[in-house]
Amino acid sequence: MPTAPRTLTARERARIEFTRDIKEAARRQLAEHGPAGISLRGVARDIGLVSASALYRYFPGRDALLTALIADGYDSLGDAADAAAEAADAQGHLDRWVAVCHAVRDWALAHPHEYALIHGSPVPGYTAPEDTREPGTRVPFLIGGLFARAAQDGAYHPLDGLPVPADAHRALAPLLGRLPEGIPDDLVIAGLTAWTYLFGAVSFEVFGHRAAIVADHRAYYDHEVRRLGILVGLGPAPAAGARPTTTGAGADGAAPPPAQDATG
Amino acid sequence: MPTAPRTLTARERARIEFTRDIKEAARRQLAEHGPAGISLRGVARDIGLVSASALYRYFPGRDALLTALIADGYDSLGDAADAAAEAADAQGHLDRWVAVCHAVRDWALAHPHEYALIHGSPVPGYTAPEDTREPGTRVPFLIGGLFARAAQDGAYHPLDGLPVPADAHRALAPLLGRLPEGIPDDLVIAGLTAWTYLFGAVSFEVFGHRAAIVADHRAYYDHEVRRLGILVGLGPAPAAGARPTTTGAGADGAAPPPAQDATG
DNA sequence: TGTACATCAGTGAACGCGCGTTCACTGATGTAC
DNA sequence: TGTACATCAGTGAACGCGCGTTCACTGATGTAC
Repeated sequence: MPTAPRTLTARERARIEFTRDIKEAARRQLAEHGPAGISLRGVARDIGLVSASALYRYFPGRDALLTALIADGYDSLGDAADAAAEAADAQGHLDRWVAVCHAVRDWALAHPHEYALIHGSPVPGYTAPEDTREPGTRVPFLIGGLFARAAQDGAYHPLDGLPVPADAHRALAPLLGRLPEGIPDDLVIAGLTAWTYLFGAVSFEVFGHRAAIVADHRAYYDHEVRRLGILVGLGPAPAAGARPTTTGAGADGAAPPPAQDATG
Repeated sequence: MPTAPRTLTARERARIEFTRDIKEAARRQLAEHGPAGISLRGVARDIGLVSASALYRYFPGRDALLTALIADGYDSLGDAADAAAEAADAQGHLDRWVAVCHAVRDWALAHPHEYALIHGSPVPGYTAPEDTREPGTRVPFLIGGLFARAAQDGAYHPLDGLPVPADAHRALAPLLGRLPEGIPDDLVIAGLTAWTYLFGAVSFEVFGHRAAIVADHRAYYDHEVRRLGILVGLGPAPAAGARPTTTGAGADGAAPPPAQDATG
């Protein structure tokens, strides 16, 4: 419980500001030299400190600074996603999903190095402490809530009828143990699939794997996440009795050629 | 065109072997200290060289060594995926897709640091030269071929009927320009979606984002990629007239509650 | 409002470490005759 | 098969650089009376 918000002394205000300055400088270092290249000496130089050792008054070491950056990154991303979801509150579930997707992508493009820090390769020699766990769950929980709300509104219509095998159900035990009871497996999986796809697409773009493939990244992204949202159940209901009877085991039977619905 | 395969001199054989040793040592460095931590001095120590400068006989510098590692990584992953596709050649398209997915995941788990090198955050201060472009396209092209073959066999049945908007079509110009003509947009997008999801799922697992969510990663992965394969068109055909009439713009109309097909 | 003391912020030197790259060199291997 | 020369592999010293962290210290700010 925080102490009563009494007036801060000049020293305390300076400390807060300076801590912020240090993190900003560290983010600049991150952008220039990557996570492994964040150096206390470099940060000290950047903010005009004569000696790097002064930083030890604010952070116990390099790793603590990295931890702060990771936690801040998750929170910043979480704020952006929450704001987008709230702004799209009056829209349909599919559009709200797309809005959240754009918010995540926009944030990632605006902060590519922070994005890489939280969703890229783990930093070698560094293991994230507990402080970074909780903020890292904000976006997936937001998406999960979005699917739960769609289901409550009767607006969740997954296009496949694939049953969830027993081992896949068991595999989800850690997650299911933290969720309220009664959520059907396929709904949980729909949320996980959406979350996975969202970050797969953003990572591909931010990390350059689509550079030679897509010209207008935003336009393609808008389409792909909308399409995925429909596939995993946020679209309108299929016609009655339309649900395909999938078996889940490679039963690619002969069938008429697919109708072509692509335009040019 | 390579010269005729005349007998190699002892020196030439030694050179080939030593080049391999150097790359192996560099991979060990990569695993221990990350891409930014690969050091020529460390490599030299590892393979028993007295002076690091000897490495300059084999690689013009640190970055060239990194480039070799990236190209090797893509090729090793490509080989694994190709082998899996070939081994599953007699199976259905969906099962072949799942087999390729497992091959990619298995490779990534066996070589997590190489995976991070090619599919994780870009290495700061390093820009990949052309040599790494082509091997990087092997898996996506394999997946694309898999979808093309399914379509040819009349076994491609996408579950959504979403039309591809004009701007999304235009966004794909760079890719469409490299593919044979006549491939429908939705088939191209199905392949891209599958490719994106595959690496999204593997990255989440390898980078630890699912540690607190999934217990049996393999079981869940098997289910999720099979489910995705069905959603994007590798499953059996839906019943006639079953295709939902999606509009593509958040039209979440009221609808009966979803049928529950999840099992426990 | 004024003084005495405690706390905190930042300094600067030092320790011990690592790095990429260059260069002139010795000695071994390969090749042309 | 034997010799003379060219090529290549690896050495070791050196250049100039950067790093995290510790420690005793000076001077400023805050607090209790």
